[in-house]
Amino acid sequence: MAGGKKNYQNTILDIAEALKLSPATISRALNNHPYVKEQTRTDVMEMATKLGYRRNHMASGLRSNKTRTIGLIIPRVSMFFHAEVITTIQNDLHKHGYNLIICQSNDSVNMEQELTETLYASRVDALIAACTLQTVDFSHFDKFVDHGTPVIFYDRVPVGDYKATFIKGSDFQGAYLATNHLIAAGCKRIAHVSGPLTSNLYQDRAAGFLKAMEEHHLSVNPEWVFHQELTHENARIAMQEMFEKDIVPDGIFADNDTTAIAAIEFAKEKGIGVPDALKITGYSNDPRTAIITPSITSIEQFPNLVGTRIVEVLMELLTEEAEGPVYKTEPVIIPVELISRMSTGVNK
Amino acid sequence: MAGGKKNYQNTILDIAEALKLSPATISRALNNHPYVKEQTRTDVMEMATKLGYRRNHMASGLRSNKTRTIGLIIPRVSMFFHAEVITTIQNDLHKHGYNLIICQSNDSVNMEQELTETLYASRVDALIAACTLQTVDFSHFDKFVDHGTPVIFYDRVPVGDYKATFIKGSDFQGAYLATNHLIAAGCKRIAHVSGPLTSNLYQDRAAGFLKAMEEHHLSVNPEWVFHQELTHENARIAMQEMFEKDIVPDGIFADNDTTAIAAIEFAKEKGIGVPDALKITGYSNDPRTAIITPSITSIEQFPNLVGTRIVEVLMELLTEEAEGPVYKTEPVIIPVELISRMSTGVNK
DNA sequence: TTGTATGCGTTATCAA
DNA sequence: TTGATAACGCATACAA
Repeated sequence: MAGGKKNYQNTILDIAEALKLSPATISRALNNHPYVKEQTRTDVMEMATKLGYRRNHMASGLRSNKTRTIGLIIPRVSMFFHAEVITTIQNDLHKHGYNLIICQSNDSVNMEQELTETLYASRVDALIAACTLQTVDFSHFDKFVDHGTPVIFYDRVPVGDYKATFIKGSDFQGAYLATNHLIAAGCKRIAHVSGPLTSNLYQDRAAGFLKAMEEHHLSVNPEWVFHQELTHENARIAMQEMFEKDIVPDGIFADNDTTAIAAIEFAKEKGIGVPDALKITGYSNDPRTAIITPSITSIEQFPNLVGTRIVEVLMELLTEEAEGPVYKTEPVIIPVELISRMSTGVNK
Repeated sequence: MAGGKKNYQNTILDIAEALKLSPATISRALNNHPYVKEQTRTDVMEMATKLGYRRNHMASGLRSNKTRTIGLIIPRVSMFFHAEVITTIQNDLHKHGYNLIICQSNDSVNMEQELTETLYASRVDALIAACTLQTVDFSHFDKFVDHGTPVIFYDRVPVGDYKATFIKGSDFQGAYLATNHLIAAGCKRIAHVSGPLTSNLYQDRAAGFLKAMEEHHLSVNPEWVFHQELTHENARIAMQEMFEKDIVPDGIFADNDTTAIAAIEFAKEKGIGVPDALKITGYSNDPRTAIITPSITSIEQFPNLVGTRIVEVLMELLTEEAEGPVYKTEPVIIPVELISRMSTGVNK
């Protein structure tokens, strides 16, 4: 428990004085510099512990121009996919001796901009970002790029050219799989409840959906295609619009699991049998999809793999550092997999 | 998009030179110091923008001994309750001009210790922590306390005396409410599937459970009381043990929602009717409890309120600063509320 | 209202 | 292998 004088912090000068060594030697010992006598190093370590010395990151960062800290910006930590990704990133970075500053943009472009300022002010060694769905202008990331600080985008990445590294799931493939799965299960009239086309995610998924439909010569009813924020409420409205007409869908490809859940709930209320009269697929394989009745077929995005790859690529970029380009020119694509459940009647 | 020379960063000296002013004036202008001519301030701001100046947090923090950064340690961001709390904390801190560094302990005491070192090295202005369930020794927080840095514990807090501020839900009350609810619904043989007694959470809830049972002269079967990590697997094992006997419970007070969900699933598999033959309550009001069939009665902990109060208290501690004690002697208690659902048959 | 001078704690450069 | 010294970028006490 507490005790002792307040506010004074021991520094390397205190260690130096106690050991009759120079501060430079203390610094070297503490940083595993090769040119330090083993005995000296041991002495320093002991005295550091004894005095309760703790490095001041600000001082060392200021001098060395390295912080061993990585910044992360995500829309929300509460989304299952993102929560898993950041857990992996933090654990993997920790193994490499790096720290992580996690920041939430709350899906606000303004907040995202402010956070880039904050993280730049902290002079993070690299930045990892999953952008807002509304982020179409990425110029607030320029300061990092211009300064030679690696930037890695994942999940929601800039559309078009940008001097950063991209790591993303195969959204085209995921949509293609989901749509084909519905078709194979017998669906002929398939709706696509998707997110805003400002995001690469939904552009790619729309393409995957269309490809599968075309290949099976199924027509796409424009009244059954939605591009809007993927909230529970929006999903309900979409369902209502579709099911108050004479001709209704027999399959719904929902672009996130919240939407799929809303669809299931709507069907239950209206007495529409799932999967008999209506088949539904979600996206992301959120744990809720396995719990609800009927359970929901969804697309697994392997968040842990995404996190691992991000750190792998980051470490490469951070060690290369040989003034080469601080980004990968080719995007890293993470595979996806369809998890079949009750809502499409194909599996238990 | 990118462009321009790499690695050079404009400093206040560059602004000073461009404006033929002294660095001190620039610093004052940038920090809203009162003694700066309005025109000068405007000029400085303009030039700062023009030169793409961005403050170096490390330099200013080193000099001023303030970082305007708060550290946060939690077991996992993926738990619904914690995700909500940190979102609120970050948003509220942002309004006060503070930044938040979020760190996960992964429920590992070792990691928690390391994270305190990291955050101390970053010289955060205050620390917020929800401890591991296994944290019984809190001495790794001493360095903050000794240094006069405010520490706020929430949710999982030290048992006993410690020179820090405590903010917690009323766990006794929550357990008391849940148990009484089961009793009012007609349960006579109630099981308590709870977490490790090393944590204040489960100590308090055990007491609330016992109080309610006693008041209604119901006996507690020790074979139906579990204190173990609250995982899905452990919950299944507990259910199996209880339901392979001749006499089985007719009510289960589960101390988290994952456990309640596992109980529901077990009951479904075994053909035990919920809520007719068995009534179940969870804890935390995780969104999953509303989605599963039957929906699960649970205890709402008002995470947003917890987050708001944390920041309120923190701001008080940070502004007092008048060398008074940097903690509240009385714990702040956040109320709880029972949300009645299908699993206890009392509400829809 | 502004300028001068100094130091925060550490690491890098150079010399020994 | 170690030491002396400067410098990182900024904020502040004091002087003007």
